[in-house]
Amino acid sequence: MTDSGASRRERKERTRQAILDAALGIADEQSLAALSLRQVTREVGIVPTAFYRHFASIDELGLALVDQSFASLREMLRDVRRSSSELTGVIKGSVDVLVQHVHERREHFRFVARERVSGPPAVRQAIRHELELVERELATDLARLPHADRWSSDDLRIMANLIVTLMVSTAEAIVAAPPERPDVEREVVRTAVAQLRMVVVGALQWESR
Amino acid sequence: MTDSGASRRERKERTRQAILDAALGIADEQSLAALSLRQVTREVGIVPTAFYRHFASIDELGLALVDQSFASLREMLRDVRRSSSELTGVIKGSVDVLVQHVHERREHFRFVARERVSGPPAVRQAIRHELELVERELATDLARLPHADRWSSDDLRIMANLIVTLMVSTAEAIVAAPPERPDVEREVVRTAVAQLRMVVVGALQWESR
DNA sequence: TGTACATCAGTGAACGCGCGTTCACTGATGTAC
DNA sequence: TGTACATCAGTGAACGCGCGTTCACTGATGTAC
Repeated sequence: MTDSGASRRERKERTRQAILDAALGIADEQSLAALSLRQVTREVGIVPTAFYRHFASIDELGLALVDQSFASLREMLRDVRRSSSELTGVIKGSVDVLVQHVHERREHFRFVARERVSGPPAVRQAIRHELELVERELATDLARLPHADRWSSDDLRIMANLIVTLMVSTAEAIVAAPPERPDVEREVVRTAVAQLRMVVVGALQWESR
Repeated sequence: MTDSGASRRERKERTRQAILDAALGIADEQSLAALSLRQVTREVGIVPTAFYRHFASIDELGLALVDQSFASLREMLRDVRRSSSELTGVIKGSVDVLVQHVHERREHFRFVARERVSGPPAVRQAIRHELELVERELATDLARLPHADRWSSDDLRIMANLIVTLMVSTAEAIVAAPPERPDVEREVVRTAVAQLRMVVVGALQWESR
């Protein structure tokens, strides 16, 4: 051990985080289901059996990754809220914040995008739950908008769901775009902004139906 | 062999299809990446090595599954087009056709939904390509609508992409809903219909911007 | 401050298992004459 | 129609490999006195 000077607790926590980072890096190229304990420990530089000092199973590791990934996502949402209080266009601003966060935490977003549909049931459920929370928060935000009285709470839920679906799909597209093709990404962003505008136009017109 | 009477060719084709069916059934519960050749051949009732008489690798099997799954999807799109020429609401009609097909070919839709984001690169790319084709076809359909002259070809592309995204997301939600909860599915359908209406309202208003 | 003991993160050997792939084979079906 | 040979879908033994998990262990860190 070269990191002498740290307490036993600190070292353990550091190893735990190294395991999480390694798993995230490996899951970037293959799914969590195909992730092996030995692969992870090899990457970290510990013996396979040491894994059990930190997690009871790969599934438990997966849930911890969901937690960390959604910490990123919630951080992003805070930024979106902050940006939308400024004067710049709310839609463009929100998408820009999304893009920026996807870049900064690319691995987290890739992980969530993938495991959302293909992960172990417990992981899938955890992600679905987190997205529902986001959706409900967004519905609350929408209810505070100037013309919100034209929308029923059901309308709000439906709009929030639509916007979250669009954002998830946009994040997926960014994450799937090859890094050497910034033009593809720019196109994805342009499309997302136009689509959100279209949805907003539809929502504002909604009462007249 | 009990299926005597068939030609060697016919028997081989039957085995090939049995392999595809078995793989699809297994991939319903776990991802293609985690699918083992031995698992599949065990299910079919042949010896592992016989697999190579039909496919060079699991990846090749995956691509064949994509082909068959998209045959289902294209069949669905034909039905959507047919239904929309009738007088019933185009939107409700299209969503109903989607739901019906997802039920009839549940395994195909589950497969596509999962492998779209988590499959082997070749499979992911094949699915992305197919979805792009669907998108382009939809854009062409939209261009034939009564008031289409208010939309640029870029607008059409963006709308088609938005609608396909929504439909994919809806199919994912239906496929993820537990079969014993028809109420969840009904809610998904109701939401999808409302969202599509909202999008259409936005699109029709689009020119005024 | 010094000592004796407890804790526990990480070690290393060992296990049984399912995997993909090789290879030489078998015997029913197909084909040429 | 009958015969002799070719084809080839499926067989079965064997291989080396990476896997998760068990177990008794080590030795540095922490704690009680």
